[in-house]
Amino acid sequence: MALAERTNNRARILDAARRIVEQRGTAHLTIEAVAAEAALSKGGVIYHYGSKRALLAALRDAALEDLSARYAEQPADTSALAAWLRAHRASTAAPPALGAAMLANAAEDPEMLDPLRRFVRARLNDVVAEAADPDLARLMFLAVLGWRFDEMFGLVGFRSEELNRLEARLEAFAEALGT
Amino acid sequence: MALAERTNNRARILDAARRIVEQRGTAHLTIEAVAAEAALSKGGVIYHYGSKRALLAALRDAALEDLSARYAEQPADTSALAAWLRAHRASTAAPPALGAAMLANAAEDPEMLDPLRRFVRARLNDVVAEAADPDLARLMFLAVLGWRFDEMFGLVGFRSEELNRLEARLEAFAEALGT
DNA sequence: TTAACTATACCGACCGGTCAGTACAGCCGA
DNA sequence: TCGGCTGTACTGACCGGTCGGTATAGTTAA
Repeated sequence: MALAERTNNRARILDAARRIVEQRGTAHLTIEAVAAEAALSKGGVIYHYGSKRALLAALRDAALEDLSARYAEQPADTSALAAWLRAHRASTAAPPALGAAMLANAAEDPEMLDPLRRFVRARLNDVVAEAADPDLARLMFLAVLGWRFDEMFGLVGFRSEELNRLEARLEAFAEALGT
Repeated sequence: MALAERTNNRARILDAARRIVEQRGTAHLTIEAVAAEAALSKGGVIYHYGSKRALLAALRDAALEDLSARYAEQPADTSALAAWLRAHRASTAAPPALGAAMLANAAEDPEMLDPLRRFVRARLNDVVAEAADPDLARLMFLAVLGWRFDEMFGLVGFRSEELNRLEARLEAFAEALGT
């Protein structure tokens, strides 16, 4: 295997895990299945992550760090609600997928979602703190969450032009909600 | 075991499965674990449901039928959005829990969520069809979904008085959205 | 040469499912 | 009314197979 491929194997393993969760469900997320999907051996997966639990945590942390980074990179004058929305928009469908990570971690041990809980609660606090109408802000925060979760389970499956309109609407609310 | 207890064992098995998913995660939802939680043997669980897959489907169908029934029992003059909201409110935290059923079915096979997808899409159609402002209606529909999902993962964990205010706000939107 | 990997073989635990058998309530013909 | 029969609701031992994890030998780029 060429160097360029080999040195990216850690990321490729995480991406393979994501695909298995999305296509087959967390019950089929086994170390051997991940190894096959990432085109390497079981030993290679264990070498990189040590255990299945550590692999799950890494999947979660990669997704959370991605979302967190996209949130942080919004311009300083962006409202918290707009930043929350744009961070999700930017990280959706781009690996590492938050949905697969949540499903896999919740399946193994519900407590493994704690880091995510802290992040979500902190962001809700941001949004509520700056809003002239806190309850409306909570509602819009929930709408963003609902969109993200809906995508995670493929429930409604909005078309992209619908999502664009919903996004514009949420941006308008974010604008109007500022103190 | 008395007759009254014995004849309810089918429901008790479903409730035991729900508790395991919520407390330990779907990875620990095994037939033996369900049997222990429901205080009977592995053979007893298989006797009632035939296979693990059938048990998962039964868990899903019970939750979906509960939600569907609560939606249908709303007065005829209720708006679709209000009915959607109230159906979720009424079925939340009451067994059979939709969240545990979704997690367990998605873990085993993502396609097992199809009946739920059909239901959600039908309800969204109802809501959009009767709304003067379809995009705002979609947003509120998503907010209800977001609240339900949030509860499923215990992310924000709103307090009941916050939920009451959010509910009132959603009811107001439902009122205003009517054609 | 050596550190960073990768592949293979294997172990013990656990899982889904099968199966023979048990318990018991209710029916039914003689 | 009583012996035999049937259906329902289990129990628990067991089997084949899979899983997470370990051990270790081999390979390769720098």
